[in-house]
Amino acid sequence: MDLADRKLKILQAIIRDFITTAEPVGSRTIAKKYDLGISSATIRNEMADLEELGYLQQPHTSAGRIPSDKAYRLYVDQMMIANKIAQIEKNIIQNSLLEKIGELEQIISHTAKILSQFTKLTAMVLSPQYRHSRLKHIQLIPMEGRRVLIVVVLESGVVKNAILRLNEVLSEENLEKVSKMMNHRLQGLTVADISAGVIHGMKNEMQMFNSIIETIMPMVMTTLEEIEEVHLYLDGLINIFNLPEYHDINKARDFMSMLDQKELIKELLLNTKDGVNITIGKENKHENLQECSLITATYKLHGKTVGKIGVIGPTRMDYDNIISVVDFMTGNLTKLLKDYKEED
Amino acid sequence: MDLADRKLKILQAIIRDFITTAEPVGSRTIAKKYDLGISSATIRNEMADLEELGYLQQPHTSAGRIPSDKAYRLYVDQMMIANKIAQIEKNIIQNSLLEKIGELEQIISHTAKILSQFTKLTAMVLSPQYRHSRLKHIQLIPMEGRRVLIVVVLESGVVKNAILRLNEVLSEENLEKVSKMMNHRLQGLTVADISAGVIHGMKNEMQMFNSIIETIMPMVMTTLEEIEEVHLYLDGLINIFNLPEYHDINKARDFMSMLDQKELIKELLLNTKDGVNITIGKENKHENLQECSLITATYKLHGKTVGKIGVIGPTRMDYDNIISVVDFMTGNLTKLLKDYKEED
DNA sequence: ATTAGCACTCAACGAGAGAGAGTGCTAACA
DNA sequence: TGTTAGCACTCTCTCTCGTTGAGTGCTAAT
Repeated sequence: MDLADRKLKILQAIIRDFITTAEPVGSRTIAKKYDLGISSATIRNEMADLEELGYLQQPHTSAGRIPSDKAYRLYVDQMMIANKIAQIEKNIIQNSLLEKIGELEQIISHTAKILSQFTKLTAMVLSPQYRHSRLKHIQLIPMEGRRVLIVVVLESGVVKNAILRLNEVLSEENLEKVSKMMNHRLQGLTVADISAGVIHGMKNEMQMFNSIIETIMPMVMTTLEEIEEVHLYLDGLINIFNLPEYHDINKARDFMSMLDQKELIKELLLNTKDGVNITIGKENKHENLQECSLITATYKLHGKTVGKIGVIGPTRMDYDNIISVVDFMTGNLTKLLKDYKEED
Repeated sequence: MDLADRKLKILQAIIRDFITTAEPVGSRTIAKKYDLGISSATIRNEMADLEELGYLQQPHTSAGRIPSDKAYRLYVDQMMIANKIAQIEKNIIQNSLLEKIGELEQIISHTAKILSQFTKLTAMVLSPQYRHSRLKHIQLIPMEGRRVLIVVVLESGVVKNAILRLNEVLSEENLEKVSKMMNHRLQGLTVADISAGVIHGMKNEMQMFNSIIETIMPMVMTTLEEIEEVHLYLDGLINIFNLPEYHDINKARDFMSMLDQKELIKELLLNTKDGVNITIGKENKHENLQECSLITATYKLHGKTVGKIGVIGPTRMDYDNIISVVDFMTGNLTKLLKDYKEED
């Protein structure tokens, strides 16, 4: 499967050229622009070989050649220079990220924005996946009338709250009691653990507050379920308008429609392995992605819970650069979240 | 300024035709399709008059005519039939809205989705504007170590929380004390009211907890400020791909870029008057909107706080229908939020 | 006042010519 | 035997130009 050194060099030159120009590459272009020390005729012969081997394709007889998915795969696996981003660029990214420290979701959406700015492609970021979050603390706070503010804190540090209206007025004292009991019974449980049995046990312990327990528990369950849901942030959708492959309105529409199917994209991202993933063209199972490449990576929060970030663009993308940026951004995001959440 | 009845009828026919076909309308088309009982030659004469009066435009000599902004304005003000939506459609909208009851922000974003679906245009929804929200309740809840969960409740019913790390460990008892004092001092204040003097007063009252007050207060301020921020939800961006006016990739790009400037859109929506607003073409001050029309409306929450919903599309839009849908949706949303927030 | 008729205008479409980029093949060369 | 110069060939792209057709404005008849 090893290609002769010269073939590799030619292929590399073609890929590089096509990535920047988006035009089929001819033998003369290679001979002139890239100093390989061989004539265009020789390159022509090699190109014919490379086409036979499946690395190149010809849109039509009298056109130059374009790389196939197979060629990009070879490029990414063997020919790419691990393009370390310049320190200056690193600083810029870092500073942009730090610029908007706020709530977690704000950081995430801002990450998507920066990622799309630096790759000039469409960025996707998935919020952390709190699978099987355990309950850490429930607090009931009396408000006016029969209203109660309920605050649910999870081990992962996420807090949610809601205002409930009870069927009866409850003294602050009694509310405290119920609160204590609930904490005792529910601490450490996940949504899956909270069976009818558990609720039954609670009711037995405090028979006089049955109706209150019945009002509060669904809210607790919903909260746990809501937190397990991941959110998808997209940015830089309009970047594709600058790419010649999307100058056809139908292509642009199809691309946007695909990204509109958020559930599909979520699944796509969730099904990637840890670390940096590169999926090129037809390697994607989904039909509308066959002309796209995906670069995804995993960031961490609390060691356990993870989120995904990724970039999507045409197979003709600047892999060196984009992979570096995605890689650097995940590292940075992980670090940022660590500082942010685990201050002591 | 009154146009002869016949001129009005012809103009109406031209507008209706152009709205559905997007093609310049010729005199013969009007004579054939719309039963006005006059010949195409007569219509031709009238059309020449209408052009002179500024209601029609000719892309080029041998083409039909298209309505001007002035014509649409006349249409909207005088010729439109208040197209009551069919009960069936009302039911569908109502059911779709009820389908996703959840948190406020969820309802809002879902509203945007439905609005874009029913208008086949791009929908914009602004979350309620809690201007000058007053503080109602602050609660400090001890967590492990030096961490404290702080919950801020506003009069408008919004709740926010965050986890803070204090500089020292505080007993539950002391935390309670600080909490009580803060409630007493801050209740009913807005972010503008909380001056250095107020904070100074708090510090004087409880000198031993100065550093704690200093840690907590910025968070309270931030919370108040954050809540005052409105959020913009867009949906149906890809709908414009189905409109012939955006088959040109540059037009589509410009449109999307404009909607990408969220701050601009927010301002645009905030600057509308109460009730239904219609802005046609050049009536819009913003340059990129000169070929678009905007239909916006106001929904209410708690009587006072308000949010905006709107639709944006080409000046050639089905005003009758879209205005009805926007109008119906605001009414519905206001009602839905009333049921949702003020249950007792 | 309305309408039929007609000359005129102009975008849109399609055919055809020419240019240009690129190829594959052949023959000469080191 | 591998490399290269040369050349005929292919095919897209662009430009031009005539044709078509929709639509107009004007005039003269009703």
